[in-house]
Amino acid sequence: MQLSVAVQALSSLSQETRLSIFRMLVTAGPDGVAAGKIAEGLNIPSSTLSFHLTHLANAELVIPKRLNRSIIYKANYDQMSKLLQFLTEDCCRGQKEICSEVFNGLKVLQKKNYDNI
Amino acid sequence: MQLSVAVQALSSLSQETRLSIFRMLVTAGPDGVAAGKIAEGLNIPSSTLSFHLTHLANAELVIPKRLNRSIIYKANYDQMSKLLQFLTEDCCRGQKEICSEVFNGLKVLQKKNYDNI
DNA sequence: TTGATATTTTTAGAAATATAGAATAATATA
DNA sequence: TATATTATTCTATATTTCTAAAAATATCAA
Repeated sequence: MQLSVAVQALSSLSQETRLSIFRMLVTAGPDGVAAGKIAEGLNIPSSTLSFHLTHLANAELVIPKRLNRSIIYKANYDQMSKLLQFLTEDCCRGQKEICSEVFNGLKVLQKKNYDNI
Repeated sequence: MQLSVAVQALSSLSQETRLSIFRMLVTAGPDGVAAGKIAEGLNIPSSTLSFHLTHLANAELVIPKRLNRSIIYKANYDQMSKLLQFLTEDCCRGQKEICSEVFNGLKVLQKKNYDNI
């Protein structure tokens, strides 16, 4: 992952509403949550939500999919783990042994396909 | 770690200059880097650097310490790993087995004292 | 104490981001 | 086809953040 991509992902998660959305989606798992349900759960106007969902989708941290009238949003596990890996790789430079367990865990995480959870 | 604290940390890392500073400090390890050397390395004016260092210090991602005329900045490993843990905990809710290796790795990382690296 | 060095604080303008109402688009159903 | 539902885009406003020059502060050495 490039620095600029990491900045984009971090900047997406660095806002209270968006971090809350993301938490909700990761908690929800592979079924995802419809935009309307997210707005309801977090008690925010739909246009505000849409702004933040677009932000998260641009950073590829969430993936939208239309289902009838609703648009279902799911967390993107793969991008999430790549971001953690970027931060961890950086953290370990020169002191590899310190972070190796985290690093190995992330590799395992990335091998899993989200759809198989 | 509380949501608001995570947002503060993420927002600190979600800016290209600050993420670069942080990478430099983590790479440098426990010796840290003097503010002047950081400014030199990244080629930015001292006042701009100071603004970003204050931001990172407020988020407790870096720790300043005066050494004679210089101020040495070090990365704060502990806060870093707590942030990763916050994101990973969230990631694992409901699918504990997926992230458990990452999670265990972070626990190991947190037990290590930065000063002993 | 004067001068040199290292860094921060203050400041102000420019740029980017967030909020939410109103209008629009896509889909489903009577 | 007309209407209801779901969500996005457009728009304007408010707020925050970034940048860097200028001034202030802290340390040290001669």
